[in-house]
Amino acid sequence: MTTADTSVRRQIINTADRLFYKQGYNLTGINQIIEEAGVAKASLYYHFPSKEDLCVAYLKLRGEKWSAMLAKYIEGVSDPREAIIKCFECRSKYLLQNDFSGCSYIRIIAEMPQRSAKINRQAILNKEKQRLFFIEQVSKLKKNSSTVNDLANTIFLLFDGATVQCQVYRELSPIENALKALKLIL
Amino acid sequence: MTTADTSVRRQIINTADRLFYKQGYNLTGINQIIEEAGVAKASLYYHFPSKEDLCVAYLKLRGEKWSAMLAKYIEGVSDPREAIIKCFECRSKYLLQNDFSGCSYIRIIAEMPQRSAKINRQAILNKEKQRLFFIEQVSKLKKNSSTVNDLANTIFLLFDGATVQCQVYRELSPIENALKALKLIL
DNA sequence: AATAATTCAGACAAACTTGTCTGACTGTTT
DNA sequence: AAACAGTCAGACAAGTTTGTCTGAATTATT
Repeated sequence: MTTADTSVRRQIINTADRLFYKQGYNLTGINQIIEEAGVAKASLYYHFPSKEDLCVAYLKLRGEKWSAMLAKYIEGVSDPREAIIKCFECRSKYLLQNDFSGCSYIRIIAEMPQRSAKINRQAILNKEKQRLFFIEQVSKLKKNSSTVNDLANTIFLLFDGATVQCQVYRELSPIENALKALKLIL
Repeated sequence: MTTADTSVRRQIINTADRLFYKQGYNLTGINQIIEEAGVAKASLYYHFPSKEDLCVAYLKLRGEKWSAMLAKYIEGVSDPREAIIKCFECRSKYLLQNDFSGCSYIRIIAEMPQRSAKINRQAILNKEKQRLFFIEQVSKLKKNSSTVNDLANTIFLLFDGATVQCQVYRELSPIENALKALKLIL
């Protein structure tokens, strides 16, 4: 029996999620997490062997939150063109809700150049899931050609470019720029 | 008389530049900088009142280095289309030379969500200089229309998207993807 | 020659970092 | 009844962080 989903565990991961995303991984200490989560230090290390493992859980949770938000946002949308555009609009909403904190996967990698293998794996896993979404939508759009991947990758570049620029400028205009570009190339 | 450009000062800023970019700002301590620079701690604080000021100088230097590298790369190129493509190829070379450390301005902002005003100003200044380059090139391309900014912004999104994806994946394929997209939209 | 600016080595402060450990206290399962 | 899983508070270790300060030595300027 491993890692029971107790309320203490949930409290820890939720607090870590909030603080890592808002303040950054390196600027968030274990002590702050346990204090704000209202749990004992031994409880944290009971559930997560190290801060690194907590980070992996954080990335996983962020990925699930994004997927859930996106799924809800494109619920019932059958037109792939519209789904892609809605994905960008969803990003806009996400950034507004999260104080323009950008993409958690990109940020973790920006913060930790040494890159523990575990963290690296999870971050890239999450990013590949994003790419897959665009590939699926573009596939529906044009079943034939070999340009599916190319178009999906272009959209993916616009997506990440817009996300980081919104983070830097603390405004949504880069997503609007991306939407303009999208409407031209789709 | 302010901030004479002594060799000690240069040694400090060069070492800080190297370490901040390679290891990240938060993971690089003052002590490591003075040790590797071979200077006394008092000398560092003589030239830079705080780590924050050193960070601003670092961003400025990074901006100058990139501008110089780009200028040399597109020397003698008159075709704006070619200049833009060369800019992306230059980025590719830059990332290879710098161990895929991404964009220093984006990274600093990713690392410091609280954002000191000084650092924020310098980072955005540098990014606006990048945008201006694309605007200038696109202006040469199409003098007439009101779509100059839109096209430049699209290219800028591809540029940042490719830069961060290269950082995440530690490979150059995102830039190749961007180049494919560029050749279609230019 | 006298004054200024610059640099040195390193101690020190006060705070923070991750992680371990003690010892006790619940509740549940066997 | 015994064992186990989970949680608690907090001390502790060993190290790091930024920044200040002392006091002396070197270099440059006037």
